[in-house]
Amino acid sequence: MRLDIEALRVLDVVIQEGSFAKAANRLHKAQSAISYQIKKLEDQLDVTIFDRSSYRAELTPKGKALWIEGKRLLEQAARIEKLADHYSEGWEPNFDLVIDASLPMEPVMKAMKVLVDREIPTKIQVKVEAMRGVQKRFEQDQAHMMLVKDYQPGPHLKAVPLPQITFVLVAARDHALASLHNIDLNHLLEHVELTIHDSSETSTDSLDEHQFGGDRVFYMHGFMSKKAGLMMGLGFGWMPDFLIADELAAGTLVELDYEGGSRSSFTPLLVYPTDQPLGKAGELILDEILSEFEQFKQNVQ
Amino acid sequence: MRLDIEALRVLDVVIQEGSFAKAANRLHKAQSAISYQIKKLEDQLDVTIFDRSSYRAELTPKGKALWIEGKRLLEQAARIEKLADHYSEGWEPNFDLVIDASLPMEPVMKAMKVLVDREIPTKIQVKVEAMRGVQKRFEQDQAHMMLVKDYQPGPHLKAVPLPQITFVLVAARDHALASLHNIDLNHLLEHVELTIHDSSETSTDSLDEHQFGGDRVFYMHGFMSKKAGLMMGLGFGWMPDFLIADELAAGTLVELDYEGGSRSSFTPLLVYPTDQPLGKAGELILDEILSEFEQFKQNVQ
DNA sequence: CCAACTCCATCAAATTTACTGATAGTCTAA
DNA sequence: TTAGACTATCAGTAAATTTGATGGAGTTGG
Repeated sequence: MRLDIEALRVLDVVIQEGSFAKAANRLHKAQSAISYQIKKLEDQLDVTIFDRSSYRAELTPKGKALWIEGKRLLEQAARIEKLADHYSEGWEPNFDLVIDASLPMEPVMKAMKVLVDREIPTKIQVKVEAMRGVQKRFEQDQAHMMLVKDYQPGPHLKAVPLPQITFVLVAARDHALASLHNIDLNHLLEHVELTIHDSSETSTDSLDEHQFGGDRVFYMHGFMSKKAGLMMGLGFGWMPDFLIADELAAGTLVELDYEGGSRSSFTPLLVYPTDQPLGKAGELILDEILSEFEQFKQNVQ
Repeated sequence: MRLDIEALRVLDVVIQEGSFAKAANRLHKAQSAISYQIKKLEDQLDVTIFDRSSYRAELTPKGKALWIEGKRLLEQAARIEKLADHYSEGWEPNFDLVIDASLPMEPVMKAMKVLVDREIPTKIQVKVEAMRGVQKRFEQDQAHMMLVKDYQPGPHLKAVPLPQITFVLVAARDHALASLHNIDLNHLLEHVELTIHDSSETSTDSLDEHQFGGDRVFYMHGFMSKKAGLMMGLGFGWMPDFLIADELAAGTLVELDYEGGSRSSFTPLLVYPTDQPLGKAGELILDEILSEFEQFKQNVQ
């Protein structure tokens, strides 16, 4: 027979109430049950917790030290029970969200902050991937939601559209392509293209729509470094309009006059499986991301 | 019926072993006992911990999250049992040591460091008081040991002597008293005396042996500030020789030619009650302080 | 100083909880 | 397809906890 929680609960109440009898009363138990539990605890731990030599049972220093540790255990027990309660109320234990690196992070982060501030019991994990890597990770990790530009539809996948995002094909002001007109694809391929590194291992299969497939392609690790590369005149590439609005206005980055079109718009999609209903956290995340994206779009335009 | 530790212990073993049957084997229990405990836990928490739809019982995400929290609880339970074991081995839950501020702190602190490094289970508390305040706090707090210059003997107090310490009556080089010879008490009383503030409230009764009782006495809060006051020429006062050895050698502080004697030696005493034997920590502290004081004395001389 | 009260320990009996051993149904692997 | 591994369930049993009663001891307030 080992240490059990009930005995610690009794100990705690006895100390709070000041006597075995009062504790028995508060716990709606017979006084002998309290004596039994305390005695059991003392036997188990082989420590004298109460000094019975005087009228009132007095807590010994060892008893007090054990009580303090015991309270910690009770707190942890309460935490576990509370966690289980949350689950019963419809909260998921955790929620994994995979997002496409080419999408703006700001609204996602704002949405996450709202969730964190609410101190919800669900542990949220956000994983950023690029291109094909997004859905790959979504499936591999059995994530609960993904935020993508595009996806391979499945029988149990539902997609919620977010406000449209526009990509612009740009280069630095002093880049060779900047001053040309009606550029054709071959012309483009003579120059270095900057693109985002695809974290999917099977990315050799096909090219992303925003990748031309020239000989010299520089893979960057994110849009911030891609933007830096563009600004340096390292090459040309597609950038979300909201990330380079200032530079386009200032003229430091120039929209290329590509014959295939220098703008490409798409609608980010919030995709999640329908075979299992979203929990409370999932619903909240869905709502928050939707709301934050709408706000974001408004701030940009 | 509430959450109990045993069920969490079983859960942990089941997950470690990978099946109910193996867990039963390891715990030397029937397999049905494992089923029973897990089912009980699930009923208590109202959470499906294992998914039995497939051949092997599979841990659900909620089950995993609860398991992780449960392990923390088990750790805390183990901590409590270990603590109780330590008590059974003779360790005290805590040890309060009161020391006289006029004694050198260095060897005490070194001794404490040794104890801390050993990671003993006893929580040690050191309280620094001055003069009568030392024994007062020792008695008030029912401390386990005090380190004093002098004490009021009692029926259940034992004192262990430490190496002798010497106090010197000094003033700054440019202080009026510094250049005088064969100074008498009245002469002394014309000047400001620096002394340590007595933390005992009943200190009005009598004067400490190292306090002359002149009209102008400055009470300092410790020897370091007292030394600073002496150096500034604020007044004269008694200082432990080991704290001003450098200044005496350099001549910035001067030993006064007081007719009552400019040096006063005493033997610090380690006092503790004999009605209850010292625990392991007490024995260790006794040994360490003794040893550190002997070392200290050697380093000074 | 006494009577009434509160404190806690202890005991037998009752109740609840935990476990065993057996059985059955399902799944896996050879 | 068969042997083996897996878990659920059930009845019976063992162990634990609780109750209610009792008693001794200390406290409190006339």
